[in-house]
Amino acid sequence: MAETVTSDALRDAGLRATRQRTTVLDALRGRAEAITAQDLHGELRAAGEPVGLTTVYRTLSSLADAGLLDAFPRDGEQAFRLCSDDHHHHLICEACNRVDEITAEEVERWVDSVASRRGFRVTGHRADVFGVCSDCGRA
Amino acid sequence: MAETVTSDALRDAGLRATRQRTTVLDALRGRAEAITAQDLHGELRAAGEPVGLTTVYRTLSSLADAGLLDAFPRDGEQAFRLCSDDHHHHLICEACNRVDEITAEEVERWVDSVASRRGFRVTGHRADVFGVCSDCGRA
DNA sequence: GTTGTTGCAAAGAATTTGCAACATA
DNA sequence: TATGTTGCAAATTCTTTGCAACAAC
Repeated sequence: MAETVTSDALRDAGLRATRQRTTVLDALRGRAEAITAQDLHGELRAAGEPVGLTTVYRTLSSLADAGLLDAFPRDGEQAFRLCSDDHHHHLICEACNRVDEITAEEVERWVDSVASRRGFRVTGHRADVFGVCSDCGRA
Repeated sequence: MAETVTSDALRDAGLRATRQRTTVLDALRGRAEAITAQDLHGELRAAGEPVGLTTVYRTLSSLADAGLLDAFPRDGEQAFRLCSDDHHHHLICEACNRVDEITAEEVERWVDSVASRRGFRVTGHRADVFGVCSDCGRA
């Protein structure tokens, strides 16, 4: 398969490939943990890749709208993480904020059956598991 | 079964039964929709039951801590709703904010199996379905 | 009477918006 | 060059805190 080029991913999302957006998206690549706009801004600044806080907010929001990121409410903040295209669920480590994606046929079946039983038209669902990942639990 | 008296419920939660807290908890009873602190404050004020906004925030927070309320992130806000004692999931109507509780053995089993397969120590999980309830869909 | 509670005003914190300078296509 | 983007400062919005008056037990 072809390497996913950051600038192409941005253009696919209908966004111009600016230095700032490329920086943000690259910073998200290969990261297992979800991160907030504030934290990411701090990291970029520390790494000498200055991007305005406003731009970080706007970029994360655009990428999430485009379906490239999942958003996780954490305290009063939104944390973001790159995600796959298809529907999935999450295993969220509360110690390191690592997020693993999982697919779950049984959950999809459950959603369908509950909804049809109740005359509920489903627009979405979320099934996330919180806890401590094996790495953190080992400590 | 005994009627649940509001003041008793408050005392069970370790809170003094003040007029304000009784008012808030009573306003939550029999309500199918989740409501935010701001909205509830406005409603109480309109109903001539003045309770300070700060107190509404504090009361909702205490009740949620005591396990009497479920919290739902909605846009940038927290919405609350009375909930049952035992573990459950939700069917959330995005049109009227109504929340129905559902139990789901299959979800519990799924959580256990995923966690054990991955060496993940579970502290909690959440499985909510979003959509439009039968009442709203009929409109 | 003690101790927890209220509510105002002020502080805090996350996020959004206006707008002029600027970069991308 | 035309249009989208940036980033600062300022504004918004939700939520929390300090503190003196007050109410529950």
